[in-house]
Amino acid sequence: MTADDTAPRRTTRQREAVREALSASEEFVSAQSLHQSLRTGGSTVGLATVYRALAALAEDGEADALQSGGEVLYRACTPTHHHHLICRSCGRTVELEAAAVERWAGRVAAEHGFVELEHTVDIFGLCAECAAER
Amino acid sequence: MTADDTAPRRTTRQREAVREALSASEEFVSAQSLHQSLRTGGSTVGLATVYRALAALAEDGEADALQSGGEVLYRACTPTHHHHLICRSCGRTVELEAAAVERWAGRVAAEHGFVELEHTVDIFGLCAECAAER
DNA sequence: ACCGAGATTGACAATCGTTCTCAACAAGCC
DNA sequence: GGCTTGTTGAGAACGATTGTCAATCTCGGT
Ligand SMILES: [Zn+2]
Ligand SMILES: [Zn+2]
Ligand SMILES: [Zn+2]
Ligand SMILES: [Zn+2]
Repeated sequence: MTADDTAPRRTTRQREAVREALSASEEFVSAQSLHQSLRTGGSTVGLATVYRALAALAEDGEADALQSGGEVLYRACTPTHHHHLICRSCGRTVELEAAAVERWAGRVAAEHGFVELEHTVDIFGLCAECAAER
Repeated sequence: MTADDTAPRRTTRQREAVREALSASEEFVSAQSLHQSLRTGGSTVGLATVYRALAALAEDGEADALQSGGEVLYRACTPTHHHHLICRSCGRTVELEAAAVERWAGRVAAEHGFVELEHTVDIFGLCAECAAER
């Protein structure tokens, strides 16, 4: 039992290109826009491949994913668990750590007998700069 | 200025049907599934109308919306601000209030100069019952 | 360096949830 | 009862994502 889910992951030009393009962006980006960047940047990568690469990165914990406005956004993030404060105008992102919130989530879930927890904690707003431009 | 955004909202059979169907469900439901329930329940309501009605309810604060797995889910909720603890298997939902978390969100956002805040805080897991069935 | 098994790619079709269009309809008001 | 105007619904349109599958490429073994 305990199925051997080891996914033999090969290193390809495309995956590296996606990994780099993602790391190059400080903000959260969609698969579509990342694909565009790659294309205009000269790199030829299929859209489907970008989707697959991003999904793989997220699965391997090399990227964080969150859905906003109907689409999924990805970002190269610190490997440790954290949350985000995101500017909904320019995309600027701040990684947040809040042990207190983690504890709260675990405690309240336990109180109700829930297990196999997972949670989403994200704050959206306008950063100082974007707020000024108005 | 300060545009008069008063949206004259009429009372129609369809909207009432959606409101009722939503209230009848203790869990979060998608527009599609709610439409199905209504249909099989004899009520004839167009799918587009269900989408519109749910969006209106959410806008009026009569329902909470959250996106999970690519689709938007709705639930008739307490009118006061709160968050959710959701069983990802049976959908059972517990409303949570956490002033501490609210404060944390406001404080950390302010520290970074963010304004016009909004946040999502949801905990997913398996409720005691669903966890037992395994 | 050469092979071969099997993972990966990419152009395109197919899905899926959601929104748009617009003519027929109905709620609220005189 | 009429009128004004928000509302409805069937179907088309849309945008994001996933599936298809033959051609291609990676990598461990030789
Ligand atoms: Zn900004
Ligand atoms: Zn956390
Ligand atoms: Zn459950
Ligand atoms: Zn809150």
